[in-house]
Amino acid sequence: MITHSQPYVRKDERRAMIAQAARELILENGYAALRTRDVAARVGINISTLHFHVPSKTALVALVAETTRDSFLAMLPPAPDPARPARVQLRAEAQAYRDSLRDRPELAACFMQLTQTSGIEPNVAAVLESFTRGWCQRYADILAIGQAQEVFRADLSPFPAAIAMTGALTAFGHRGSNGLEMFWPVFDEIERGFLAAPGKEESVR
Amino acid sequence: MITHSQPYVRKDERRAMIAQAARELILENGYAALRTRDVAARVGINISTLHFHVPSKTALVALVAETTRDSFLAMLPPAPDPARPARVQLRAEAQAYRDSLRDRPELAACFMQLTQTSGIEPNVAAVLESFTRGWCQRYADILAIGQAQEVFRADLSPFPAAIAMTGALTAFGHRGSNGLEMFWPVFDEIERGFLAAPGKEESVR
DNA sequence: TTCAAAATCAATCATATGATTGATTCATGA
DNA sequence: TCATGAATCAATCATATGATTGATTTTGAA
Repeated sequence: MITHSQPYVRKDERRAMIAQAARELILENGYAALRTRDVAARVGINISTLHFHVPSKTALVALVAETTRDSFLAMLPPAPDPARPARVQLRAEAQAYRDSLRDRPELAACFMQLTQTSGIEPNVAAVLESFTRGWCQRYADILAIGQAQEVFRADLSPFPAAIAMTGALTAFGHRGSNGLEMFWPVFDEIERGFLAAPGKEESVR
Repeated sequence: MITHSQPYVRKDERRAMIAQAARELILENGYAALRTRDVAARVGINISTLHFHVPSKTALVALVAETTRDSFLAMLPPAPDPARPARVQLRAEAQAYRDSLRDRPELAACFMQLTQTSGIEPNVAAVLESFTRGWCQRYADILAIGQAQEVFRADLSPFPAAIAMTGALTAFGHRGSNGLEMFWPVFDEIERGFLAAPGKEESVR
């Protein structure tokens, strides 16, 4: 018989292990191929043990959504601050996201794939949408701060601009996307479009 | 007994009906919930008739990918033309995509969802990726044309800019996205960032 | 040490799901 | 007309899959 690598783990920790295994499987095979048996096997527990900790597949998906959101939130830089340079904050925001793509690729992948369930799992959709809205709002806030600092164009519309930035960066979270080598070129290009025309009494940085 | 609404249809037409039904179901329930039985039921045919026309689920997914690509290609405006105004061409490109989101929402939805199967269906991934690359290239070409016409910034990098534009617009193809009311504000905001500084002799070196 | 609660497992159930088989119905050219 | 192939269907198979049941092992407080 197989010796369990992690026997008799506390419920909270076991649930975290289950969520992580599910995220990895979603990253590797896609949400459509997610099977409760495969999750249990990756954790190294019996299928009924999985059901003891997470009662149903619906609950598993909800758990994955919530913990993915929490992991993303934990990686965010400090909240937008009118007292700090906007370009520094904007770049820090993008850097945190890029780091997550490099270090925790399963997070963005799960985020993408769980949108598949939007039509049939409203609670999951709510988790994802509220995070997306909050994430976009951070960019909008930074852009507005940058306008006050006269770093960004006065005619910039922060919210559409934030949707554009987050939408463009989100494309790098897809599985089929060609790596991250275009991440900063794309960011730089968008940011350049946001900058105020140089030459006045403006002070960069 | 149920009277069949479409009895004895030719193979090509039947395959087109099957592909369309599959697309609609993917739009409604997500790729993960796609079942061959449901596709057959929506077409109004027996499950074995579906297998007669499309031998396996893998073949069905490939069919959906190819016909979705073809439908998208059919909606594209004329190819980029150095002789025509770049901003007009750029807007026409976005307009065609926006029209597709309004009139054929299942196309973008399928594109999204099938992209997520990249890891396990390489042939499908190839179809989608080649289209994505071609689509992005059209934007890059238009942007380069616009630079030659001195409509867009001389320091614009067409390819990163094209990735940014297509990535931002792609976000509107998601199911959970908040409708299309922000489509043109987002497009306008990005385009504004691409424009050359207005008329006054901005070539101050 | 004891024992109740927590955690785990083997076995199994009920249904879902992709696919097949063989008969049947329709279309069409000779 | 009628023979042939194309298209369709009812019935069924083999396996996958989410979930349950009841027994077993471990933990930790008294």
